[in-house]
Amino acid sequence: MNARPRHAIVEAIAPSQVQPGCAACHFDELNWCRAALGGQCGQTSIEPASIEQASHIVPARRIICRAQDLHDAVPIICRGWAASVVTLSDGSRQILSFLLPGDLVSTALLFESRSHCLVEAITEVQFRTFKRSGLKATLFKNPDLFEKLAQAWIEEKNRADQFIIDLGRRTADERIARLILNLSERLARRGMMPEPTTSSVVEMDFPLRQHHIADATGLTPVHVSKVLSEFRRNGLIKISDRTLTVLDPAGFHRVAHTR
Amino acid sequence: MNARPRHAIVEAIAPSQVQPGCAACHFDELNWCRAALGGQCGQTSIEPASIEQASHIVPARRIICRAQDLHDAVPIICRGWAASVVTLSDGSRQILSFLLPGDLVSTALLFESRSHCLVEAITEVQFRTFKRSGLKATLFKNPDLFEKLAQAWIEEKNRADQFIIDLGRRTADERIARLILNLSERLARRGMMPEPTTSSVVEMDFPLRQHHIADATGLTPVHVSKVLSEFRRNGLIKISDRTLTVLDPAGFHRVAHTR
DNA sequence: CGGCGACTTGAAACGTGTCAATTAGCGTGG
DNA sequence: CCACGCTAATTGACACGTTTCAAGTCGCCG
Repeated sequence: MNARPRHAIVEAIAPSQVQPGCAACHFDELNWCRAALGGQCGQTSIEPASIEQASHIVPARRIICRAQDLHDAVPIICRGWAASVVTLSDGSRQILSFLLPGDLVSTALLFESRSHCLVEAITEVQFRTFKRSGLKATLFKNPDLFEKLAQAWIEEKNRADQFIIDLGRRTADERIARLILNLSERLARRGMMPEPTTSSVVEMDFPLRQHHIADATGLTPVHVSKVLSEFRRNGLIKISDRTLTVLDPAGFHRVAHTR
Repeated sequence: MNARPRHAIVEAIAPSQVQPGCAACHFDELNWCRAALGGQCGQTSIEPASIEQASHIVPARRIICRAQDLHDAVPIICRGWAASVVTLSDGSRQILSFLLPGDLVSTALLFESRSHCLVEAITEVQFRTFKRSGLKATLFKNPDLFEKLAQAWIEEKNRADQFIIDLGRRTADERIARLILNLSERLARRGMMPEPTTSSVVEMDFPLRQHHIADATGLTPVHVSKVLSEFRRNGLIKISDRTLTVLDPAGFHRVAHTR
């Protein structure tokens, strides 16, 4: 029961179907996804079947993983955008992080089975799940892999810390500008930014609704709209058709970093 | 050069000098501190000298570890309160977390040598440092220890996430009340709350200045003062002589959680 | 066509920040 | 012993940023 059939798979994914995000996927670096996809495993041989559990595709707005649920599977985003969300008793929501292709939903899930927050698809999302037990075993056999996981964990924590600073000490304009720039940097690192069109103008996929921005920045959707309008009026950015263009990168960075 | 003299020690600490925080110290659980202190090492034998590097005592307000500095030592708080602080270019500060006895300054320091933020003593602080290399080696030899480290890491991340929610979605009153309650819970878990005096009234050491509260909650010291005055006026709390008393726990929790 | 969700815009309300004046506490040095 | 300067905290008046409420547009889909 170790060699052949991978059945729990919801939608079959051909081994050759590597997503754009895979290029920068931590787990691709770790040879896990690639191994699970049937590619060569590098020096360390890992049996894919013992680790990969399933691959899923969910439509936008669907829940990927519920808060408080117990899972013995660890999900990794392969395609699309998602968000970790907490809902307060009064109905207001806070997005803790946006998940892009290549992201582990939460590194904490490697060591505990209970998710602390809801994970929600923003676009259509494809993700794979891996068996925690198999993943952990592999980790302990490979200090190199482990070291890379630690880096991912540290990065997750750094993003959280930056987020705290943004929410605690920055104005609405700064928060929104920084959110956009952070996302664009993360996309760029994954090789997911469209080719630069004209000099210095940055263009990116931007599937977020304004209420997502509001939930992430601790603002109201109304105010987000006003700030974005102001950005547009000042020729800093342009949004149309789920694509965001930074027309004046220098000026936009000034808004974002400023203070 | 491995066996005998531990010299880098700034102030000698007798092996028997176990601090109150040690009871709940993650590293005591892990048998490290206790091992380094000369106690028995449990089932897993660890050579203290290869791990402990030094013990230090610094006065209030002194810097324990600077941002961007490189260290091959990992500091753990043994006594007193400290804070991880980030200073922005405009001079405003954000406290990312308060460090209590038993806390690793940052679990990230186990895997990277660069600290991302300043760590500052609030009271007089005693801390020990341990060699990263030795600590990591020990970790890998002991899955049990490792599992506990993972728990500490997860808790650190959960606190950060809660912090994000507080800053993003809660009012000044809620933030301040929650900060106080969080600290009291953390102290209680360490057995560091003074004995309950009268029924239901909670009393705790509270060395924070109002500017610490302001830096942690993303508010101004002036506003913190107003909120605390209001709490006092409503008979919720009392602060005097670096001691905080929650006079009306039920009411105070209502203020904190409410919404 | 009607309905719905996403977004926009304006006016008013509210919470928090800023500025300024004042008090209390504390260690230092005359 | 008191005067001094320093930091921490308090309080009030006012300014500003953000929220709330409300009305309205636009595009999309049944």
